Amino acid sequence: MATIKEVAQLAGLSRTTVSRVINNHPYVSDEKRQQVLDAMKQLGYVPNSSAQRLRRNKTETIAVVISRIVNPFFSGLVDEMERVASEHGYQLILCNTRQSKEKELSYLELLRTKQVDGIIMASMQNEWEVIEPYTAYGPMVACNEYRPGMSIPLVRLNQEEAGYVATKHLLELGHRKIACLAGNKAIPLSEDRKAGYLRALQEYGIKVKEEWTYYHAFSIDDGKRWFRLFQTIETNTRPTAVFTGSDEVAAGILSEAKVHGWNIPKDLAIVGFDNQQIATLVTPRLTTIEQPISLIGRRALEVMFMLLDEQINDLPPFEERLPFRLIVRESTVLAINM
Amino acid sequence: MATIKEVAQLAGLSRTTVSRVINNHPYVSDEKRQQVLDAMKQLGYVPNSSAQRLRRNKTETIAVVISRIVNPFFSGLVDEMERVASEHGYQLILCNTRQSKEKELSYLELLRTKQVDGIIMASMQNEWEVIEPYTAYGPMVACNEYRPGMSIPLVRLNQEEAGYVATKHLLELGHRKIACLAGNKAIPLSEDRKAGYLRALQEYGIKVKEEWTYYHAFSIDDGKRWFRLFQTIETNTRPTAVFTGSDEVAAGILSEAKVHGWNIPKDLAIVGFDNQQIATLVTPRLTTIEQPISLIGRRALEVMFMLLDEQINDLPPFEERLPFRLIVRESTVLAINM
DNA sequence: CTGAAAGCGCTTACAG
DNA sequence: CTGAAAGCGCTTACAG
Repeated sequence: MATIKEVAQLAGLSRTTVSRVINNHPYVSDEKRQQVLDAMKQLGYVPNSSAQRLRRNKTETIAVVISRIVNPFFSGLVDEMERVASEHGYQLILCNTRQSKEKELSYLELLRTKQVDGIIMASMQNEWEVIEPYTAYGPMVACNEYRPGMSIPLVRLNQEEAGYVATKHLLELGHRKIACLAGNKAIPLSEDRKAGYLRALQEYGIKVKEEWTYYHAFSIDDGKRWFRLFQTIETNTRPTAVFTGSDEVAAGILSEAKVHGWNIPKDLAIVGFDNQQIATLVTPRLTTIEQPISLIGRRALEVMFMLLDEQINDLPPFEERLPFRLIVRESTVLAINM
Repeated sequence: MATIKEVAQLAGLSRTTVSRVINNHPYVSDEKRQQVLDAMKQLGYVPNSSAQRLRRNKTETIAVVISRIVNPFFSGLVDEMERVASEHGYQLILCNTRQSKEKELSYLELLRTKQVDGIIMASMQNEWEVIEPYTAYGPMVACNEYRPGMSIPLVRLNQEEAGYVATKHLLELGHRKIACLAGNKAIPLSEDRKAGYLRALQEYGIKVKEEWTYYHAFSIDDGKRWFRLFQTIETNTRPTAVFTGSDEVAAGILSEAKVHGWNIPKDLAIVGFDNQQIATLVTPRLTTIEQPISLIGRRALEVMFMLLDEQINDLPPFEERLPFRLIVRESTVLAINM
C-alpha cells in the first residue's frame, strides 16, 4: 500500500501539499495539484482511514442499536438509515442486541472507544441510568423508544394517539370487551400505547379490566401462544377484539385462530401495528397502524448529523413526533373493497 | 478522554508497561499490573481504537455486502453474521447496495482504505472483473452468490439440486407444464436453479418451452405482476404449476390469484424458496425450499476468520455446499396435516 | 520484568 | 502558494 510519503516523493513535493490535495484545500497551485493527482493515480494511492481517523478524531461511522434485525420494522429502519448515512459519506455499524443488556453495553462502548462518532438508540435494553453516562462521549439520538428523564433528542411517533385511534376504531365497530397486547412492561413505548387504549375505553365509559392487558408479545409465536391461552377464557367474559403491538403478533393470532376454525373478524377482531408486508398477505388482511418507518429513520439520522455538525445555532428539536395512520382492512371489518 | 500517557503518569510507570497491561502481555509484575489497572479505572481510561488500528494495521471490522436488508433472507443472514462476528470481538459494517453497482464499488473501497479487515460478498452487482482487483487488499468470501472464474472461497447451497428437487416434486404430483420464475438473467445462482429445473423436466422426457421461464422476479409486487401476465395466457397452454425463486414472489402470486378467485393449488400449484415466515402465514401455506440461512451466515464468517488468522496451514475450503430441504405444504398439495 | 525511542500514516498550525 | 516539524495515541523491537 502506497503512503502519502511515497506520493510526495514521486510528485517531488511535500507531504503537506499532498495532504492539501487529498482534502481539497484551496491554496494549491493547479500545476502542483496535477502533479500530486498523477502520482496518486500512478501508485493507486488511497489515504489510510485509520490514520485519518486518529488525526481528525472522527470516524465517519455511526452505530445504530436495534433489538433484532429480522424484525421488519427494524430492517426497514436500518435500510433507510443506511441510505441517509451513505448520502453523507458515513458508514453504519449494525448493533443487533438481541435484547441482551450486555450486548447493548458493549455497543455503547464503541462511542467511548471512539470507534463511532455517534450512536442511535432505536432500542434500549438497559435502564436510562446505565445508558446516560455514555452521552458524555458523543452524540446520542433516541429513535422511537425512550425513557423518562431522558436528556437526548428523540424522534418518534405519538404512540399514545396510535393506541387511542386503534382502540377507538374497535369501539366504533361496537366492541366493548377489547384486549391489549403490549410489549415490555414499564417501557414507555408500550405504556403509551396502553394509555391511548385506556383513554379510548374511558371515553366510552367502559370499566377496564386489568386482565385484558397482556405483556411480552413480540413475535408470531407469541401471537399463537396468546391465542391458545385466550381460547381457554370463558366465552361470555372473553374479549371480542384485540389490539396488538405488532403485525407479527397479529398474524400469529390470526394463523392460530384459523387453525382452530375461528372466523375472523366475526369471532375476534384483530388490529396489528406497523403495516408490514405480511399485513396484506394474510387472509383476512390486517387492520393496522402504519408507521412512517423511512421517515423515522431519516429524521433520526438528520438530527444526528445536526449534532455532529455542532452548528449549535440550529439546535435539533428535543422531541419530534411523526405522523401515523390507521389502515382499515378485513381483520376488523368485513367486506372492504380490495 | 484519558490517554495512555496520563495513565502512565498516574501509575508512575512507562507507557510501554501500560500498553502491556492493555494487551495482556505476560511479562508484567503483578504489583505494577495492579497499579496500572487502578490508574486506568480511576481515569476511566479506555484505549483509543483509531490509534490501535493504525498501529496494529487491523480494524476488527468486517463488511458484509448485501442487496437489500429488508429481504428476510438477508436480514436473517446478517443477524447470524452479527452474532458470530461479535463472538470474535468483531464489528459488522452493513453494506446495503440496493442493487447499485456504484454503491457496491464504494463499499469495496472500504477494503482498500483499510476500514475493514475483510469483506463478505453475499450479493454481487458488478462483474467479477470489476470486483476481482479488490481481492488484493484483503480477504474476500463469497456467500451464496458467485461468478464463473471466481477465485475466492464460496459458501453456498446447491442451487441446482434445489431447483431439481422442487421441480421433481411438481412432476411427481402430475404437473407437466411448469413455469420457472428466476431472478437475474445470467447470474449463476438463478441459472443453477433453472438448470435443476431443466434437468428434472428432461428426466421426465418433457420438451421444455423457453417461454415458461421468466426473469427478474424478486418481490411480492413482481409476483402479483407476473400473475396478471400469466392470466392472459390461453387456458390450455398455460402452465399448471410454478417454481419461484423466493417466498415473496410466491406470496405475491398467491395473493393476486386469490383476488381473482383462483383455487390454489388446484388451478395453480406454487413452490416458493427460502421458507420465510410468510410461507406459513399465507393461506394456503407455501411449499418451499428451506435454506439453512443461519448456517450459511455462520460458515461464511468462520471461513473469513480462517483467512484472517492466516494460519494458512488449514486453508479454508474453496467451495462449501450446505444442505437444504424441500418442505411440502398446501400450495402444492391439498389436505396436508397441519 | 521494565522503559526510552521510533514509528504507524496522516493533518495542521506556523513560518515563510 | 508551499514545506519542515510537531503530534494524534498507540505498539513494538531493542536494550538493559
